Amino acid sequence: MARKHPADPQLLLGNQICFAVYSTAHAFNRVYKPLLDRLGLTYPQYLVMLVLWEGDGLPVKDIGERLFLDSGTLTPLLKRLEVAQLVKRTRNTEDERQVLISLTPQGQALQEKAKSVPHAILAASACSVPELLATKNQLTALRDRLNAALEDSSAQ
Amino acid sequence: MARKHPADPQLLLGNQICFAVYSTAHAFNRVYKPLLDRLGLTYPQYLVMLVLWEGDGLPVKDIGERLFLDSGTLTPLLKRLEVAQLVKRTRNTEDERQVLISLTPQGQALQEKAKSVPHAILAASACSVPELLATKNQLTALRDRLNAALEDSSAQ
DNA sequence: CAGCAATCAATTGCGAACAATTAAATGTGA
DNA sequence: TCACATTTAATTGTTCGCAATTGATTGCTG
Repeated sequence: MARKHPADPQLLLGNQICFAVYSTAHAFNRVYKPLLDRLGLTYPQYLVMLVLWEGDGLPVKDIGERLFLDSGTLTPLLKRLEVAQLVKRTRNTEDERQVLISLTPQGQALQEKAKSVPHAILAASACSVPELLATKNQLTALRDRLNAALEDSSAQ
Repeated sequence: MARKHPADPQLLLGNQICFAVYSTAHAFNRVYKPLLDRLGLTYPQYLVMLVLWEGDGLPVKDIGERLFLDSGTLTPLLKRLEVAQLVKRTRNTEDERQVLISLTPQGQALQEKAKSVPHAILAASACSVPELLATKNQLTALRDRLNAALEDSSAQ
């Protein structure tokens, strides 16, 4: 069976930067899972909590801009956080279109339990801080260029 | 409202590198989308096709190992590719537990149309090939260490 | 060879992720 | 002011991604 097909090097899985990013994201997710299970959070929920721990009372849109997510993702996610009593969702009285997200006391308290997470991630990555820093900077630069390319193509 | 909470910058790197990977993966996905729409594929489906174009007639498990995905993800995805007449799914007569995935003529023909995709991605990334290569290698090394850490922790 | 463990795919249930649409509130220009 | 565009969330429908379970096949061990 197992037919071979002529290989265009650019179409080889191992040569694709995107697959490296994609598979690394999943690997991170799997490392985070047991850590976040103890907090009762998924990874995207954890990201939202990180944003709120930096300063809450934000409209959904602001959270979305920070995380590159839209309301179709955030609305149900935030409702789950509300059910878990970690956040409150209230209409902005000055602009009834906005829903402001703020932390409950439980949501604030969870920050303490979350403090051990980044260290555990660093340990699992088994990588020096400068090296990780370099990779992080390359990736954010790449992401910003990709998003810029999207802006351009959707502009007209 | 908008309370500020103090944060340790060094410790946050674990969070930051992961978010960089996570958000870059989504940015890539959004860039791929219009390109893959023309092929009638989603990004994960495209990955499966990349594997099969390198050599088909593989059991589901082998595809999963290449892509770090399990049958819960692959089974429905492969059924959609079958409905789209890009692949065939047949039980292995020598081991009836396995389902072998092979390309249909249409599936093979699609490789030709896919050849323009990597170049478009390269353009959107607005990045030199050696630079991308370096980032890719760092990421795959990081991914492999993360997966190794998972192996260790699940071993006992 | 009989019983039992291991392997493999499929299934179920839940939580993202996003496109496309809807609905309400706000802002703007004639 | 009134019509109309813009902004903001929510909703709907499709596809991933994974944990946990199921069912069938195979392999192994006594």
